[in-house]
Amino acid sequence: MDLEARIRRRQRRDGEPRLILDYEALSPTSHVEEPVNRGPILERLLNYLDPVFDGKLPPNAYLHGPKGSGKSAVVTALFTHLNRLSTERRPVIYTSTRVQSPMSPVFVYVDARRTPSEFAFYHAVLDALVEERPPKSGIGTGTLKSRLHGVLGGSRVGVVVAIDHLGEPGTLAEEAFVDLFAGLPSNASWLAIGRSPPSETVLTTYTAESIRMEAYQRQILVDVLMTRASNGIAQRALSHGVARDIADWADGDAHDALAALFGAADEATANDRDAITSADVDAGTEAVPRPCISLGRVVALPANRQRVLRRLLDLDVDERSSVQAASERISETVDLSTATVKRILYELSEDGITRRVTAERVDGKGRPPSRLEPCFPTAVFERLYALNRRD
DNA sequence: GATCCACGGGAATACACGGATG
DNA sequence: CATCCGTGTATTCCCGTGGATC
Repeated sequence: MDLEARIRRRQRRDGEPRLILDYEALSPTSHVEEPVNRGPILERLLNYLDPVFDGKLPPNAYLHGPKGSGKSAVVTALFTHLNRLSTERRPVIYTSTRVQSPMSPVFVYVDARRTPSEFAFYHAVLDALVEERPPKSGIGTGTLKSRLHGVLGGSRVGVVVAIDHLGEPGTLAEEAFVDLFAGLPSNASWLAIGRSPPSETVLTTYTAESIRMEAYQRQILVDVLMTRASNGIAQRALSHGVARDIADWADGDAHDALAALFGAADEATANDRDAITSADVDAGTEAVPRPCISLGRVVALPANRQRVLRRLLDLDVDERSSVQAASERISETVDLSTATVKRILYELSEDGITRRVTAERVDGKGRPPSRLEPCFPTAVFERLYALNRRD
């Protein structure tokens, strides 16, 4: 963080002692520029990317590892730096090389969560490559694709596309993306990122390398928490011991750990404390269901879905005890019909955003209803939702 | 006028249960 | 006893429509 940001944060305090300085810095959906303690994995990725430094494209690759192991964090940081570096050194290369000036490829990071359709995917890649933003509608998928061909085909400089969160529910399937790439010019490589190892066919047909990441070790996760805390909350508000408790609870999952820390900090603030206590941690972990899906999936949902989810959290137990009842209540405060809310609720649970728990038979008639339970960090979602002031 | 995508709405299907039937 | 049937819900599936954008 730069000095100006530090000063601005102090200014915001308005004389009030404030525990939380920057929600964004704590959020499990944001990543830091310098990943903490990731030397070995960065080396492996740089080995894979090595051809880049000779002006060549690396082969396709597949990075996989459990949720919260830092896959997105590492790749976004790496790509940001690589792009920065290659633009900086371009003039130098021109003067220092022989026949052909090795130009670096462009590094594009695409989140599959935000590109659920073929159109959206091509749009995202093209958008990263050209100055002017391509139109979001009124233009066919085929047109978009041929423009992409035009841009890539006419350039010696290739592109490396990292496609993150591959294979998650609600996104295009692994094979679908492989097909999309098959339609691109040959100077495009991909780095796929997903939880599970690549399928055998994808690996053998398209991938030269499969790179595995392991979950965070306890001590490193503590470091991650302390680093985030130093950016996001007041000094000394997070003790080492408390951070260790959170790390133990999270069991190597940085996403869950950060979500719990976020919730704990929020709870401490609500109670007017200037440091996070273990009671706050209890409240923080309480608001992180386990298993917990990535908050990134929730905030990538269309606005109306998020609105429905937000309302769902406001319902009390018996209003939430059936999809029917919940739909009726929610449609009162959201500008959608009951039928649509119901369909959305079913779709959300189908995608694992919520979980349906069927009631054990009580009143006899018909198929028993299901209660809806959130599978994402509720406190963090509520806070971020409020900050964005969607309504 | 073209295009994408979220919405609406409803039809089709699945499920739970109790009672009837063979 | 095993199976089928009717009733009432829950859940899934599908597709046309319209808003937004260019």
